[in-house]
Amino acid sequence: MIDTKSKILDTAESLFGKCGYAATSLRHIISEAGVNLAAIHYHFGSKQDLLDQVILRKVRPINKRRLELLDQFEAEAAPGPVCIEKILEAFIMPVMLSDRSPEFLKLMGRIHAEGLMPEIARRHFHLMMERFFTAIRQAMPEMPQEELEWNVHFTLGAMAHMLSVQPVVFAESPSKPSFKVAWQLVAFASSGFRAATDPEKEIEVNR
Amino acid sequence: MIDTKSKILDTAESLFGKCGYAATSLRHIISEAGVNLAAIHYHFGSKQDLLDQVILRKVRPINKRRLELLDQFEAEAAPGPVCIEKILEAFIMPVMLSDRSPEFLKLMGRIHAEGLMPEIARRHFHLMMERFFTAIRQAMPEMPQEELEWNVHFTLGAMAHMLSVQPVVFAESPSKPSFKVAWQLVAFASSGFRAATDPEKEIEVNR
DNA sequence: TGACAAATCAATCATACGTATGATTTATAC
DNA sequence: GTATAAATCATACGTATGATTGATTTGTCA
Repeated sequence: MIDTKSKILDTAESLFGKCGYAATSLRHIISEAGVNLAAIHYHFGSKQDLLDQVILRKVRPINKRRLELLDQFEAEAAPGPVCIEKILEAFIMPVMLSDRSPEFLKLMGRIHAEGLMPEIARRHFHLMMERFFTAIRQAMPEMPQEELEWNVHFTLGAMAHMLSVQPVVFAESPSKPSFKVAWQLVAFASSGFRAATDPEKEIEVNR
Repeated sequence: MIDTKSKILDTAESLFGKCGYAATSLRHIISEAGVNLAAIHYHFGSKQDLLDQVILRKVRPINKRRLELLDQFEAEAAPGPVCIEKILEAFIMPVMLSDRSPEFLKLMGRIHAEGLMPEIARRHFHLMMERFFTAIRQAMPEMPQEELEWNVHFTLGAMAHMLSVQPVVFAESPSKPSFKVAWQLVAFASSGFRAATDPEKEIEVNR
């Protein structure tokens, strides 16, 4: 029998991913996990702290792998900068390994989507973001800072959405996110980063 | 003095966008709008119906404009298919006009993100999605269906995230979404659609 | 075995939620 | 000006929420 703490973490991960953070109650969690309500506050402290632990448990090894890959790619590319494809590969692909738990992938997408990620990221893995941001800046030194930041946002959004997609969205729905899909995203976003933006395109669309 | 119904719609739009649907209470709305609690159920019927109305009020003209543009581009391109750049332009750019209300842009992003959009879309603008999906399929006839669907997801995710970005995400944050940024997204996603995916890239990343 | 800490438990706290009701006010039409 | 409908109001319903308490069980080491 697994210990209570793990059961809470597993169930919270699943429900936060399925329903979102705000829409998931502690009672929903404990009834599914078969534990006592007070156990959550005993082992964690608050709903917010529980969320932090749920995320950190899985994200820490992911970020570790991300930085390892970035280190490796930087070493291989030295003294030049790493190309954007490799940077995005190092950022995106490690998310998919997370011990084959699709529950967690959904959660990652949700948290991004609910706007809770910036806060958690700032508290817990600000350094990693900075490293990747710097790498991207070096990979695309000619791109204006603002344009670059927006491309990062586009990529984060695409990734979050990939992770949180429900099985049925359109009539014929795509499969669950997989390594193949993640590679497709790497290609998609890399190509997006390399897209030339037309500075003349400031025209209105209305009327 | 604006009528109660509009005040509710405006405030709900703003708060749903800022805090998300689940995290926004009706009391939060009425206190900000300065109206009575019962007014919501009188003019709408439920929180869910309020959300539907908030969305439909703004999305209907957007979808109208989307279809107009797609019609126009299809006429111009006839008898050939419309290129992916034009299709995405027709889909993305009309979102930005919504009478210059950044509140609503955030809401659109949120709703996508909270996973409420598929349900609303299925109920209210399924046709429009079908038309664009068909157009995309014709623009990229050689692309496998599944790959194509995922690219659509990537684009929706990038758009949703663009719309819902908070002013402060990184240390130096990008500006609010604008026409310029939307054009950048059109370029980003178009380029992504055209990216060649390497079918050999099925290799693992772990260990 | 006995002492002490770690963990679990049922029960309850105050508050907030979406919804509903019935009275009251305001506007519209005759 | 009175009747009828539309709109707003204060109030309350029943339930759910996150959090806390103090008693009780379980495990650990002397």
